[in-house]
Amino acid sequence: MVRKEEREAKLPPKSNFSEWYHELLKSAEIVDVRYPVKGMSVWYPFGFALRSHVYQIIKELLDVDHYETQFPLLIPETEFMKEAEHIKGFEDEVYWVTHGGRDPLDIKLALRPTSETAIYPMLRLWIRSHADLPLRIYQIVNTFRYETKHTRPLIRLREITSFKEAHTAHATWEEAAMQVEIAVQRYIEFYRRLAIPCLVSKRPSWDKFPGADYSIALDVIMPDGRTLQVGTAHLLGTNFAKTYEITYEDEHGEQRYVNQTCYGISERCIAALIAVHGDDKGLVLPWRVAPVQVVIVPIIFGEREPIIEVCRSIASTLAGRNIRVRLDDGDERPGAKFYKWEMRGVPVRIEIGPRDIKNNAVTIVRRDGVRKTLPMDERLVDAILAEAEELQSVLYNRAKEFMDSKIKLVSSLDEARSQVQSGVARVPWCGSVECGHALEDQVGANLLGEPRGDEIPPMRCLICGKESTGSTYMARQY
RNA sequence: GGGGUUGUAGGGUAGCCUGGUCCAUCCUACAGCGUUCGGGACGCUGUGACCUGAGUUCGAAUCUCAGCAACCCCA
Repeated sequence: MVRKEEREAKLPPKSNFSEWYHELLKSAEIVDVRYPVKGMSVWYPFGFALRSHVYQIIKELLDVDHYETQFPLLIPETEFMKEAEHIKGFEDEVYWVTHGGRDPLDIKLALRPTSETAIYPMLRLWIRSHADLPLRIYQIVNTFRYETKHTRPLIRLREITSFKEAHTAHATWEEAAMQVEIAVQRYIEFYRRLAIPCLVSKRPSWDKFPGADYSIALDVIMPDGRTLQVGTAHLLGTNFAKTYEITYEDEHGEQRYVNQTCYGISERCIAALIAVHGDDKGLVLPWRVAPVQVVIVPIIFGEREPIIEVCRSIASTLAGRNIRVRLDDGDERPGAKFYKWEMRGVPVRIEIGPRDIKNNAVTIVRRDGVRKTLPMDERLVDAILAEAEELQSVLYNRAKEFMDSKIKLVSSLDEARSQVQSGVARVPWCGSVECGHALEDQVGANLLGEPRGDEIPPMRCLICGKESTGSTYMARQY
């Protein structure tokens, strides 16, 4: 009896989020954390396939008006050290290459912690006239940061393996600001396709990107109520343009500085995907990004071949419609296969046994638990695609409901302190830097920033007591 | 940044103090064969390890030093 319970408790319950997360990364074969360098882990092939499908969405969203490109990993110290504020933000986290073979380098090379200082010297050469603007490029690369805090797979890494960073240049500050807005909308859409709702807020001035005028961030509320920053968009204005002398000649023949933006998403989006949708049985993946979208499990009684034959035929029909289908004809028992593919988040399972063949039907089970019998004929593929779509909205609605339940408008410091223990507090705030710092100190959580769009009724700032319609999200952050 | 604990097969443990008796052991691991198969099957036969490096020693999983890594606590 004990043995059976142990077997079923392979994954800790999701309510124990930290252990659940780590165990799931291994059991579902996302990343292997055993690589012997702190803060660096290995993508399993299954995890990498998931990564590829997710990043394909970002690419589609950006390729409309961005060009993909690739810049070098190494940045000469002389370029890296040009922008004072930017350096201050990153210098404690930079890995340096100091030698070539046995010879010390004359000029040290930084492993990019982000690529502004690699890209902008080149933009100076690329941009000559107003006809070159706007310029929008992005790259998906690894970046390195010598994190001193506790590292966490996919969340806080020393090598970020999948940093999608976009960089744009515009004629005016207003155009650049508009681009930031467009970027935020694209990111919201990206997460919507992953069935993940986000909080969007303007980061407080002391938490903006080093060298930016302002930063907009997207946060996801994790199962334990802490938030994960999963995307940022920064308005750089002319700060970097002045440092790197990126100018264009306008219609009147005058040289002007470009106005820039940059915005990024990392593999934290995979962490969010796992954390938001996963359950006690493992991953739950939206159809669009699932490495295996349909698994077929044959139920064999007596003769094997006739059943396998039907399975093969259905598999090839599905594959013919570009569905990522896997026929699991291994010799494990069906139950073991069910658990295995549920762990990997497969959205739709098809079971085919003698009973189904006799009824000319198949049994399907959706990853959210819905079980149906579908006719085994030419309508099958469309019926499955319809289930996939329904699963998508079930996932989004479930996630949205959870997120909303974790946010609460508070009217006292005590209430804020207690709310951030398990969720996000929306806190009345006059907007001043002093009151902001005081809030962080007294509540014991960080300011995410002003929620965009909707205002609260006038309330008193919890620190200075001034009446204001301003507010901020506060949360404990990953 | 400071302190502590730990590192044994795919995973979990014992052994370490007191060096040799060690072919250690369990499993949800792996391989082969057979019987099975509508929610984690069973039998049999096998496989596989002492974190890395240096030192002490006739002899090191065990002792010493260094490195790397993990976990915990404090700032």
